[in-house]
Amino acid sequence: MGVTIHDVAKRAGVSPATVSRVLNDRPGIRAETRERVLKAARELGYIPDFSARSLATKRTHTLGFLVHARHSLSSHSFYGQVLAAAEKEARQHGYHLLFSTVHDEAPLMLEEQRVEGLILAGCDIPRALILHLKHSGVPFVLVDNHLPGVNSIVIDNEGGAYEAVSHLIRLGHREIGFLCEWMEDLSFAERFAGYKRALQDHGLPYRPELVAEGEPRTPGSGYIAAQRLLQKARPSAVFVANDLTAVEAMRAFREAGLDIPKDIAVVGFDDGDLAPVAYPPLTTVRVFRDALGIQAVRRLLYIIEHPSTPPLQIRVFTKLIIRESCGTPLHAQRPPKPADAGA
Amino acid sequence: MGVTIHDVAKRAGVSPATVSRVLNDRPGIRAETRERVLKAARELGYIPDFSARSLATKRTHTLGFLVHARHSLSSHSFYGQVLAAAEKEARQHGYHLLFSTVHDEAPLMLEEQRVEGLILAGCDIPRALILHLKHSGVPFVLVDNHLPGVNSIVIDNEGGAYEAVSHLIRLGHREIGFLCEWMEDLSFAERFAGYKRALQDHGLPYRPELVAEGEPRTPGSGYIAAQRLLQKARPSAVFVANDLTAVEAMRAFREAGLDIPKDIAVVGFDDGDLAPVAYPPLTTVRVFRDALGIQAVRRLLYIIEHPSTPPLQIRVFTKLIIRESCGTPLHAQRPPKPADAGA
DNA sequence: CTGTTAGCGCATTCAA
DNA sequence: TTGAATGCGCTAACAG
Repeated sequence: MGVTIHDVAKRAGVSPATVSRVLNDRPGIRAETRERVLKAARELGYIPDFSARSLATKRTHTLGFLVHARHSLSSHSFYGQVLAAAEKEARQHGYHLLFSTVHDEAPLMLEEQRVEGLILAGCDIPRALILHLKHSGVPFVLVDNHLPGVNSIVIDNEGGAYEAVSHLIRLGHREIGFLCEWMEDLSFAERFAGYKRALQDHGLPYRPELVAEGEPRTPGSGYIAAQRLLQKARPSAVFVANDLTAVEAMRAFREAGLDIPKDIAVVGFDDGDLAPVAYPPLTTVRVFRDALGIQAVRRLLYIIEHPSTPPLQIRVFTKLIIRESCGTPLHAQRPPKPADAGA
Repeated sequence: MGVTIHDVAKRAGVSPATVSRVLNDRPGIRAETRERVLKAARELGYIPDFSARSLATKRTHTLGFLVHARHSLSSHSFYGQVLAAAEKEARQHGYHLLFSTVHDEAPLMLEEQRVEGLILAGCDIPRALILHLKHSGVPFVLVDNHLPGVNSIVIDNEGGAYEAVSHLIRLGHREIGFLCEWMEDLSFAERFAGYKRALQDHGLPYRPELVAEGEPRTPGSGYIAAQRLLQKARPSAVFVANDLTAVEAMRAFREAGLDIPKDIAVVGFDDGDLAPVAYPPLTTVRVFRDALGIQAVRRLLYIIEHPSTPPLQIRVFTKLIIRESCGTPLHAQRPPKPADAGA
């Protein structure tokens, strides 16, 4: 422990500077010398000291990965996978990932010069922080979030929702509800937009009584949203803005005596761990978490190398995964205009 | 950007060394000087450079957090929460967390001297790696895993399982099955041991035909395990070694025409996101993920400060969370010795 | 109590 | 093509 560039130099019979050159692939080294240095380094098990190199080069080969503290709790499985994918991609480029939950102030890791750039995951990163970062010129990219003029990797929320709702329409549904935890969330708002556009494109009216929210960030929010919906209307299908909310809503539907998908079809969004094991298995929109993580790292590294590159928004498309909760075409099983079904 | 200790020194009218002393709370500084330096530092917005400090002190104030790559996939929500809790705890002690998936070789972050110690989460960390680390004297602690003579934070798998099975027995069950993905997993093996001890302590025989495994690390492993069980026996209750497997098993039971919990009671283990939204809501053993993360960090920091402290195993107890999948006492609803129920 | 000197390990001038 | 000297920003040993 502690073999330095000097040790290698001595063993190879050259100067430390030469060793440094060889190890950094600098030009102007005789092939023979090069081999000798490499051999010595290998034999000694030399590994460059990270701090020393950082100090000399001003580069840490480290990226910060930040998520909002709230997400550590519930839907962390989502960002956990993004994180894991990002780490893998970063490692392949010789980078490491410093993980942190985000707070209101500028991240310390940045000011201490620990990281060369930041990945900010989730749409509840404080706006002020993002603007501060943008202003200060630090390389960073948003994931599952966006802002004009800022680099971001986004989910095709609108398109995914559109596809999901279109599928329900194709199955014969005409009264399709929309459920979410709360509309303030950027992702949910975009999914809501996709829902409305799908209705419109298929000539169906948008009816506010088919839309319900739960309580922001409350466990069982989907359960509440579903109950609220049932008090106003009795759609034959609902599109729910995320899987967890969908599963909670299904519970409320069952308790109201409705069978899924016979009495009410359900489609979610995310396709996380939950969806395949839900009862019934949830038809949902798959979000490619790995792609989010990989693209975020690639984009960030590119920005670091090319600081003046104009900001980009990269959209990761989704895929509708059909399971059982959305049922089959309605034609055979019920009349075109159902009045009132269960309870 | 780039205000150094020299700038602060000049502004305060002292030497850089004095600034360093003040900033590091070294004794032997006149109060007045101290104030002057602090003021200058504040006014200049001075923040110490991480690399320079690390190089001089050989301390990075960084901990590595490693999980096996496999866990990034499925049960990551589990380690994600451990990670988030660990990060929070670390931050409160002025430490950062470097996240990585683990591979066979010694982690690069260690050899580059990036981290002062390691947290290894999960019981599928290569044995050879652990032994290598132990041999090389690096401070590290295992989470949800253990080995003789090695610092670890463990879940009370045996006790949690014992409590779960005892509860089923108290409810009147006499034929209780055990299901898991595979026995090779250390955690599952311990939960199995708890299952057997509970049977024994309550005077019930251990019957191998009531035990079934699925396929290692296969999606739907619990489904398979449940099917295998049903071909051999028809217990009135099952204890399943983790929630995901339990939920999959419940699906198989339902498809076999069994009602949960009426025909078969189910208890899981983990109490992750899945349990409360499962159908029916899953009775399970809660694992306190936050505690695992917090204790891991505290223990690791202690080891770093006191290298010769003898290794410890810290056991985090569990808590049985009763929901609906385990049902109510049997007395009222069925005869003491049921022969064969559904099918 | 405080300033001066000397590295930490590496990369990068400038000479040779 | 290579070596010697210098500095990155900070801490620590030694004076004073």
